Amino acid sequence: MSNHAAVSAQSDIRLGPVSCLVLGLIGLRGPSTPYDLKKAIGRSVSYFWPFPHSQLYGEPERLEAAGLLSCQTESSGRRRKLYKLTKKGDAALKKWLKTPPDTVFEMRDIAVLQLFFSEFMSEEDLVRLALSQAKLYRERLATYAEIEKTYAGRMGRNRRMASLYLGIRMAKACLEFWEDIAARPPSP
Amino acid sequence: MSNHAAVSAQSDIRLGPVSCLVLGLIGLRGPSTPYDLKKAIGRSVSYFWPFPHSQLYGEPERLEAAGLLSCQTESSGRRRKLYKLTKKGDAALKKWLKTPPDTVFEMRDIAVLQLFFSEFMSEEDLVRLALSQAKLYRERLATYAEIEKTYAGRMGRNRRMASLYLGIRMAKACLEFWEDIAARPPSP
DNA sequence: TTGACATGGTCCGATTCATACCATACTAAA
DNA sequence: TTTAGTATGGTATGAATCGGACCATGTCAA
Repeated sequence: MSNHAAVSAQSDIRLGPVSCLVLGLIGLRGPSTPYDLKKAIGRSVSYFWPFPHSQLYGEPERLEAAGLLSCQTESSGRRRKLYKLTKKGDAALKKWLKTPPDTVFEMRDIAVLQLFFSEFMSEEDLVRLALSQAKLYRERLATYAEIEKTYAGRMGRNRRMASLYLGIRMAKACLEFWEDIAARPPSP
Repeated sequence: MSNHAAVSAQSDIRLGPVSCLVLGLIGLRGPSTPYDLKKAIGRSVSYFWPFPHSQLYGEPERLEAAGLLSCQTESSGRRRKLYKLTKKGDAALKKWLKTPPDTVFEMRDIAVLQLFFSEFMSEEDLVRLALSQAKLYRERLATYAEIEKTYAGRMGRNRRMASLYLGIRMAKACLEFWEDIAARPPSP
């Protein structure tokens, strides 16, 4: 990704999407520990911006160093750090949100990559691929359905849920796509 | 991405998606220079597996070191390297193609990320975002249409084109999505 | 003959990745 | 009351990827 919409704080730190994601999440949830974020992310944001949890520990530190988050270490019980937005962090988040990106979605899909090279594949293997993908999408749609139930009806009319809604539409499109391939495998 | 479908050559080199992509492309096109690949990629593969061209120079080298590609340097005129698949490379490619990935598509979308955090945004800014995204998708669909024209009708029935077809469907879904948001902005 | 443009390639610091591992608390059976 | 299992919380790190700036060579037109 080119660096669309990268916003720089006064202190010159570079704010990538991951930084903004952390900022935004803390903004939505209020003061949070990295582990809180890790849990919160699992079935929401990570569907349209995947990244490993280890970044949830390093990134806030950077942000704190830049004065966008403040951190208070809890001494009782397990050691853990509670981060909250500073004025500056709040401003940076809002500034970022005011800058529409000049890019569209990016997708990475190994199965589609294989399809692209499927001239080297037997029809049988191609069908196997399509079937296995279809199965995975059915599973994913099932977990989406779970989530959807929780928000019955408000999906799509609520801003935060709208994001997930797009994910569902995409997954549906993919499911249809692979089912079609499985049913009528295109010739090489 | 977890390392689904990473295939390891006899020589123990790790083959990520990018490696397989290079292998596959050379398989499809025959002997190629990095620059050939760069050009070839522009309007096809990079839509479902984006990466910077600089990798097209480093990756083949790794692959050559592992014996999957052979390289012959052209001496006349501009210096350039012509890579071709070795037996071993061909086998690795086919092996990879026989292993369906256990993951589905991944999407990264900054605009959707912003939408997710749009509780901190005015309705006006949200509409601006939606409009700007819709415009970008219209442009992308236009370039897809160009490509589609070249393959009139065979789109979707030909394996390689099927991959692109999915990209188009996704882009259409996104366009509708953002147009809908622009027309009826959801409440926070 | 020069200088603009397309072609072809390299480099490198900064991010981001996957993943394995460490550590602390809680709980419930032995 | 040990202990062993499980969930919680966190760290470390080498490798892969990223974006882009920049270099170099050829070609063609004025």
